[in-house]
Amino acid sequence: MFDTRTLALVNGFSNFKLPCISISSCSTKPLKLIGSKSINDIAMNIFSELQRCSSLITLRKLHAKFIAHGLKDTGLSTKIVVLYVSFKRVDVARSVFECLSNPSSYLWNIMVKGYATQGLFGHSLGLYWEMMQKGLKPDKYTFPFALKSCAGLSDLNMGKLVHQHLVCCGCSHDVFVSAALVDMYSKCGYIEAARLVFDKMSVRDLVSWTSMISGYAHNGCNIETMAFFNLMRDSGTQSNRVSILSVLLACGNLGALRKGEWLHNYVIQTGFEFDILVVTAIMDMYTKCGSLDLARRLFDGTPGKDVVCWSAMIRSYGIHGQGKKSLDLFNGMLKAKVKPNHVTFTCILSACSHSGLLEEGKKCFESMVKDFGISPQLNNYACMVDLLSRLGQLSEAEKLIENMPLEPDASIWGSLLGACRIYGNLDLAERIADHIFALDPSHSGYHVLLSNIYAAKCRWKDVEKVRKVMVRRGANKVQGFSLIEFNNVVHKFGVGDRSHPQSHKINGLLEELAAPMKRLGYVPLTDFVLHDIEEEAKEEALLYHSEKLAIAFGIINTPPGTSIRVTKNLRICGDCHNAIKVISKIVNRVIIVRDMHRFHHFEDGLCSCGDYW
DNA sequence: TTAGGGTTAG
Repeated sequence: MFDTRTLALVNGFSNFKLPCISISSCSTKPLKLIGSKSINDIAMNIFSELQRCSSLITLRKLHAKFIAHGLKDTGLSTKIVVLYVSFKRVDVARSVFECLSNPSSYLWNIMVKGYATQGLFGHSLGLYWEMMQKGLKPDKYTFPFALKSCAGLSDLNMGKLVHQHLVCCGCSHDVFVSAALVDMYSKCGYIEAARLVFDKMSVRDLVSWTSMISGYAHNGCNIETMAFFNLMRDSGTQSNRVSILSVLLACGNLGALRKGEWLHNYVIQTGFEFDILVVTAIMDMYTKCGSLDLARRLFDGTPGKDVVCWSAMIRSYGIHGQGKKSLDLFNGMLKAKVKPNHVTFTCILSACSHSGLLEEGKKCFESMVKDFGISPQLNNYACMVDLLSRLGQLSEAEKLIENMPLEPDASIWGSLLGACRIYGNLDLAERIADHIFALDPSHSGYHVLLSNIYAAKCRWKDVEKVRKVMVRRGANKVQGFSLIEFNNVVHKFGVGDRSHPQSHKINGLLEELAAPMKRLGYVPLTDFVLHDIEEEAKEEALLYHSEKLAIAFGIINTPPGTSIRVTKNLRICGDCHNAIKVISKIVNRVIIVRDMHRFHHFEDGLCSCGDYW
């Protein structure tokens, strides 16, 4: 049976008992007929006008009439509440609702829904609780919105509690409720529970499939997203824009260009090619797969571009290190009379940062408030800190953090720590590390960064100390891996990975390349090996980094002259950056590497980032 | 009366 067993699994209980909740029914109150015929006529007249009401102004007039004639607590109230909610005035709807002596379950549902759809999740759940306390039985119309609110708050505990309630109320087989459960668990990051609920569904409609696919995509389960998209199509369920958006996101994350091109074609066949959301997602996919040209071609051919579409294209140039083009596009956006938002400025400031455009970045940052009335948010400050610190203006960056009107988070200090590694500033690094670890003690990346800084100065005792602190704090180092698509399959390599069937050939090629690489001036950067081991062993450890393995796989399996595209989950390592430059020259290939922050296009011994990254 | 969605720093 689905109900209690799934719930027990989700909650990690071996035995699960249904909680007792008191439930009583409540019927919809009919329109109260008031003794005088004229009042009744007025009520009927208002009711028929409410039926036709299509604007907030008309509703306000009818509401005033309703109050003037003392018609409160009648069936008219229900209609007025519903209309206020539909006009997104849930606050006014609440005031009418509060005047009712015994609102129906239907109206409670409308209010729970009203708050949830307005993003007022706490209010929505507050009403949900109140409803339960009054002994009203939530039903299949209540639970999807109560669950949506739990998802909106990422409140897994509350979500589990609502799951228990809906099992008690006999709603666990409802297809809408189940889809909302899948969505709630995946938005709370508990994708395994989402899958358990999905697997137990006896009937799966389009929304249940898309909830699961979107859940996988937004939890970074890219392979599963693609697999589920195929399973959905195999089951005979027609895909829609939401499932297409999810699969495009996963495809971009994997850097799977061939699959992405197939999806673009699929979008054209299924008639979504003029949907601006889908177009933006395709552009983003092409960008992430390293094909800026295809993204731009699509952008140019799209009419009615909105702020999101423009911002996405601005970001595309930014992460490919073409900051000047981002700025040109920003001007084009203003000429097209599309108003930027704070995300647009995040994209443009980040683009300036990747290209080292200090003055341009400063101007944009100032014009946010001055010309557009947009107050900079944390992300915008983070970009400015990154821009300054990457250019070596560490004290100015520190000043900006100390004087910003918002509370800086660990990641803003983290940008400065990244620059301390580039400029070897150990004093500042040690000073700001305290801020960082106070704000985010278990972030593995900052520990690794600090450890890197010590390692570069051969402070091995401190490297060891940081490692011990990491273990104590449970900050596990994220394992690096690189992906490469070949023949519609994405191949994954970890550092020193020997599990691939072609491992022998791959390692052989890297060993073969070592001598010509050295002849072209490549010197292994052993600073990037974080262990106090012999230099020779360090060089060998560097040779089998995941990005080098993936590139060697690409060289072996693709025809001479074709580009090689690799995606890495962490930042590219400095030694690999040097190595790939010379490899691109030796094998005469364009090698495009996407790391967690940006793209590097290697060609003929050079990188598009100009070694500024 | 019921659901799922495109761009956001490092």
